[in-house]
Amino acid sequence: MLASQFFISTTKEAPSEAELVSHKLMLRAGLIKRLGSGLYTWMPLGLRVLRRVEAVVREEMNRAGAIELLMPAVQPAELWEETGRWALFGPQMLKFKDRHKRDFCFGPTHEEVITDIARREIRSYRQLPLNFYQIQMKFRDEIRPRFGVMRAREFLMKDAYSFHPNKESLAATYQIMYDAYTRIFTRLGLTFRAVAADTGAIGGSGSHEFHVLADSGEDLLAYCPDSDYAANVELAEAIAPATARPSAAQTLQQVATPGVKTIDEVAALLKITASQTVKTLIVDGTDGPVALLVRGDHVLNEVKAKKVAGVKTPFALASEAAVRAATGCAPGSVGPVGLKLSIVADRSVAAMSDFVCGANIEGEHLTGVNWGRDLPEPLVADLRNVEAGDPCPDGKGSLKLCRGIEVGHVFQLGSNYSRAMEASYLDEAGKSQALEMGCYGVGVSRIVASAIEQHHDDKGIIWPQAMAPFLLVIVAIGYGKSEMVKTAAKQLYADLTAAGHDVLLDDRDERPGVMFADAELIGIPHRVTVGERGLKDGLIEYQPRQNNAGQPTEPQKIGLNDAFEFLTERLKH
RNA sequence: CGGGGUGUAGCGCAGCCCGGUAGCGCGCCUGCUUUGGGAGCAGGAUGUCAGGAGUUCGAAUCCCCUCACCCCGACCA
Repeated sequence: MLASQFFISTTKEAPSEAELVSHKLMLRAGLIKRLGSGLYTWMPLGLRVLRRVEAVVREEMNRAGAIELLMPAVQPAELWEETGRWALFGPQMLKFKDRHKRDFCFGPTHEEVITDIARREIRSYRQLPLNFYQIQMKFRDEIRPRFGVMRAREFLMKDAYSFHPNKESLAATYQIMYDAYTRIFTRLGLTFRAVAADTGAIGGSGSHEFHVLADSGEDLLAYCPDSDYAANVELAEAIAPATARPSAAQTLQQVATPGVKTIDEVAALLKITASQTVKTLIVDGTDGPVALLVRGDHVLNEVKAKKVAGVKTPFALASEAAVRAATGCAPGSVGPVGLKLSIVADRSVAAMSDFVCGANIEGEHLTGVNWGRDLPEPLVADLRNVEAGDPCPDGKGSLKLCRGIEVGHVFQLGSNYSRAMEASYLDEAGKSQALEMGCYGVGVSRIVASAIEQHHDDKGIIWPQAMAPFLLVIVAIGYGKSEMVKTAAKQLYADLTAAGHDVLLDDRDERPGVMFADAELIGIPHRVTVGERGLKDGLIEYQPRQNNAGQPTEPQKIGLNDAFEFLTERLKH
C-alpha cells in the first residue's frame, strides 16, 4: 500500500472525549471516528487491524471444528418470547417495529436464533456434536457506553454455539473451545488469564472468562501464584477464617457516636480498626428487607449476595426510608442486635467477638458485642469480596488481585434454551432428548482496544505482529525529489509485497519527522528508512518499533542489497 | 437512572464573573525557502458561539427550557 493512496489521518492532540489510553490513541491514529455515543466508524486503518484479529479468530475456530455461518442482525420478537428473554433482557435490547408494527430487536446475542436453527436442522444423535459460529455486529444499549470501542453499544463479536447429545460431549467441546481461546489470545500477543466466572443471568454450569490483563480493566480478578486457581472476584470464594471465634472478653456497652456515619469515622472515634467493626447493610428482599453483615473493612459482593435466599433480584440496597422503617434509624447507626429482620452474616463476621456495630439508635453504637450472648447465632454465608492476601480456596497459598478486560467467555449452557424452545434430537434408542448447549464469545473489537492498553508507549501504539495493520513501513525521505530514493524504495516495496508481506510505503511529500511520528503513532512493528544519506553508501536503516524485551530501539544500518533477505527474516511470524 | 461537568473554526482551547464588532495554537489553502524527528517566512479561508425561548438599545456572555457529549456509581464481549 502506498501511503499517498491510502487514508491516514493522525492528530497531535486527542479529542477531549477520550479518557483511556487506548481510546485516545485509537482516535489520534485515526483508527476510529465517533458517530454517536457508543457508535464508531472503523476507519480504513482501524478496519485493517480488526480484520487481522478476525482472521486469527476465524482460523482458530475452524481449526477447533466450529463451522461458520451468518445469522441476521435483526431478530423477530417471537423467538425471544419463547425463552422469556424479550422481557428479561429489558432496556439493554434495542427494540423496534417494522412497517407492519411487528416487534423486532437488533440482536444483542444469538442463542434464540441458533436454537431455532438447531431445532429445525438437528434430528439425530448422528449429527452431533455440532458447533456453529459467526463474526458479527451486536448491539447492546449499554447504560453507559464508555472507553471508545471498549464498551461500545455496537461491537463486533465472534459468537459460537455448540449442540450435544449429553453433558460429556458438551464438556469435551468446552475444553476444545477453551484451548482454542488460549491459542487465539496467545497468537494475538496478549498477556491474558482465564478465570472461573459467575454464570450470571444466562444460567448454566461451567464458565470461564478470558481477560487481557491491564490496570484499566473493569474487572477485578483473584489468582493464586502457587496454584492454577483464578477467578473473577465476583465469584472467588472467601473461605472462613482458620482460627475459631475467640470467647467474649468485653461486656456489651452502648456508646454515643454523634454525627458518625461511616465505618472509618466509627473506628477513628473509638480508636479501633475497621476490622473490629461490623457493617450492616439492609437490602431489598423478596419478603421484606434483609440485613447482610460484613466486617467493616470488607466489601459486600453483590453477586454472592444475590444468591442468598430471600434477597431480591436485581440486587439493590434498601432506600433510606425502608432502612428507617425496618431499623428505626438512618443508615450509619444500623446494627444486628435486636433487629427483627432475617440476618445473614459473612463467614468472617461469624468468627468475630467483642465487635462494634450500630445500635439502631441515631448516633449510638454498641461495643463488646458477642454472638450467642447479645444476639442469636446468625445464618452464615460467603458475602464479601476476596482481598489480596486472603487464603486461596484450594488451600495452596494466598490470593493476589489484578485487573482485567474481559475479551472472551466460554459457557456450558446446558439445556435451558433447548428446553424452552423444544430443540431436541432422537438418541440411539429413538427417544427424544433435549440438546445440551454451550456458547462461546470473543469481543473482537474490544480486543483491538485491549491490545493497545497493553502495548503502547508515549509515542503511540505498538501492535503485536499478528494484528498490525501493516507489518513494515518504508519511510522514504525525499521520495519526490530523489530518483535514487524513489527507485530503491519502490524496488524494496515491490519485492516484499510480491513475497506476500503487508508493507506500507510512505511516499508522501512530508518531512521526515512527520513520517516517523506517524509510523510510531500508528504502531507499525518494523520500519526501514530509505534516504540519500545512506544510499550513497548503499545503506538503508532498519528499526523495529520495540525489541523483544519491549524496550526502545536504535536504528541499524543494513545494505540495500541485503535488505530483502534481512527483512524477510524479521517479518516471519 | 441518580450525581458531577462540558458544548465557541476540522482538533485542542481562551473569551463568559463585569453584556458593546469572535480570538489563540494546531491543522487546512497559496507562494517562496527548507528537507534525517511533528519546519520557517509571507499571505489566505473557515463559526447558525449546541438548539429554542426570554431580558436588553444590544447577548457567546444574564435568565429559563431542550438536546448532545464526557466523567463517577448499578450491566456485559
